[in-house]
Amino acid sequence: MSNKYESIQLKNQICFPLYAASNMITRKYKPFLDELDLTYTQYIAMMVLWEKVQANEKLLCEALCLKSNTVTPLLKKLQDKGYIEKKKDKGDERNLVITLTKAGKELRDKALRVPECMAKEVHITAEEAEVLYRILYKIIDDERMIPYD
Amino acid sequence: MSNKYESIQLKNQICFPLYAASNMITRKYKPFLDELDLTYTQYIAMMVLWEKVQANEKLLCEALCLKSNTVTPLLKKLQDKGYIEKKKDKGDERNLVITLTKAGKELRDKALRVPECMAKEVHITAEEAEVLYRILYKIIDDERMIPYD
DNA sequence: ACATATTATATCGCGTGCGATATAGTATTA
DNA sequence: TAATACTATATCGCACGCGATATAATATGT
Repeated sequence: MSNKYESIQLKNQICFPLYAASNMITRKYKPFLDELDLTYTQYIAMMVLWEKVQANEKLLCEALCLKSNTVTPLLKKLQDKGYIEKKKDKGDERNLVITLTKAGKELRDKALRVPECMAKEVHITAEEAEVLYRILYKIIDDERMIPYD
Repeated sequence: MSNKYESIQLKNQICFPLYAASNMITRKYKPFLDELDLTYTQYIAMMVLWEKVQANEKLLCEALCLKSNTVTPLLKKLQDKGYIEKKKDKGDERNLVITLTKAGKELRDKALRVPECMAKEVHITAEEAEVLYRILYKIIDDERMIPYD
């Protein structure tokens, strides 16, 4: 049974279920997020903005573990939808001060529905969710604060 | 401390670490997969083909939890790179029989290096990997064999 | 047999995600 | 203060990943 190629069998990868589950969850969000006129990535960006009230692009990149080449067009779309505004920081003109519009702030209450709906879609126990959460953050945090390079 | 909006704080989502960790892992694979001239998605597709030897597009879609609109162009790229060949099935002309070329078969041995390199990149214990694996597959399998609709 | 349904694959348009690179503004340092 | 380094944001091109839809081949039902 044991063979040379076991290590590159799909069923022996940890990366694949991570990838597949992530795709699946994003797909499940879609119908609920459609009602807010948000994509999944736009939704998690709005989460950060709802909490911070004011932010810049760098903060968003770090919070979402994304690069500027993903976040720049994302912010453009949120602006086009009328949820955010971008201004240059008076103190440091490189900085992009991002603020929520009235519509952007109002969206927060509508969004409260989303986690309720999603809870019914993903069938894992509270304990499993906690364990999952802890291990995933171990992977993320390990990478986030890379000291070398 | 407890507020109305806790449920839509980024730190309280299970979807986000899943999404971020998946992105990160894919990013970590890149330098190793570059040596095989494969992207991450092409890599997991090749894993299936190395095992099955012969397959069709539908089988790949199911194995990778992807839709034909992702897999069709993927296969075109693998064909352009000379790793696979596509022919119509004589018995059922709708079927696309996918076979590995010589180069595609040879790539398998080069790929053995990849999991070794990746093991050094992701710092979780064997137990954590096992738990993660089990929970993620619970999410995936729950979705895969959806009976209604 | 023939209209209808089903199946496998393909196409279209959009929004990511990324590495690489460019640009503009600020800080540093000689 | 003038060259240099650094920082925040933006641009480019490529490869997904998706819902919606199209097309061609096979299966089904009357």
